[in-house]
Amino acid sequence: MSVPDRVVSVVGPTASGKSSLAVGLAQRLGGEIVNADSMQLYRGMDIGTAKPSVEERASVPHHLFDVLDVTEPAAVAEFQGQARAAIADCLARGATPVLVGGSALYVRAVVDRLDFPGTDPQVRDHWKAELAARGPEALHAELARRDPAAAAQILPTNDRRVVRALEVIDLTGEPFAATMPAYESVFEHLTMLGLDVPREVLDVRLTERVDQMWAAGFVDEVRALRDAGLEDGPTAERAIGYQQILAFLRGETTEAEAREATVTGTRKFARRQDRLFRKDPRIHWLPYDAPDLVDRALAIVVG
RNA sequence: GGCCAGGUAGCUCAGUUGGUACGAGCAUCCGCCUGAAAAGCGGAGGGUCGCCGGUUCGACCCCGGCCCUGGCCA
Repeated sequence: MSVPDRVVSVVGPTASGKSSLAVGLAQRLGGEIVNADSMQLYRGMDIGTAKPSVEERASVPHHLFDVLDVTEPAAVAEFQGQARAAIADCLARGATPVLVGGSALYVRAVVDRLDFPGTDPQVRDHWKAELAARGPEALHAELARRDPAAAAQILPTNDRRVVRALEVIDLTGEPFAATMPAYESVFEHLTMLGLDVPREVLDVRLTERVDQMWAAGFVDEVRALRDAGLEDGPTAERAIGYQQILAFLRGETTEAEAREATVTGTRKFARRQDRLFRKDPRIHWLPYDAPDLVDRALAIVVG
């Protein structure tokens, strides 16, 4: 009944109830939570990321929350190593790791055979400068010369991917893998669970959630983080809600506009997450509102 | 009651001196994503141009009437 190297993952769009299902599962399995949410990595981003409450985090061990300062960049490759280490650590102690989060790439980076080729700020800056000097078309043409296959996969208008591809080619001397790998897990006994929420229901929940965030002092949280350097980091300041409130604090929009934009931004994000996770054939979908949700999830995990 | 402005895509609006609406932004739906994935890039659907009648070979654009919205005046 107890599989020594069992790994569980809980995914789904934002506001689908991942955290509470994960905690429920961890309690029943003797497990521990490993975060796979790119924004919950940041210290101080609590209200706006709907980070698990203090009580929830006290009930079972939680890993990889609050590990970054808002001024630091987040990077999948680094996260991949930390998350895999956390999982290995849980398994070594006989605990079942429960990987939870809505950042699809982060989940796949942990669970799939995905290797990141490294990075070099100087090389990247060089190509960024080339982009600025020569323009996106010319840079894409350059990529087409060096790596026709990658160029065919990457649209000329997608500056970021073109730059990264050239960076990787410089670094490795090999072609850039411009497509995502197959859905093949690195873990022998992995169970992926997805929370299924009808869109109409999700839209209502998202709106309510943003209302709750505002009532809980979201604006004050952002103001404090801004004073702590939120605008100096490349990643955290782009989080939904945070970027809108920062714009409001700069006087660029009204608070009402910031709030409205947070709702629509969150909705857009949730749809993107949902579409992304739906493609993963490994995921077992469960209705978010099933009264016996944890039991059903458990049944699938224990199988 | 009178005058003025306006009624065009779900929303906010562009537009045609009368010849099948180049529409735009946002929203919606979908695709891509390998060191910013709460980020980035792309595609698609959607309109009997307020209603009725007239003029015309032809009207969303002209004329008449009506309805609705906003403002001003009584």
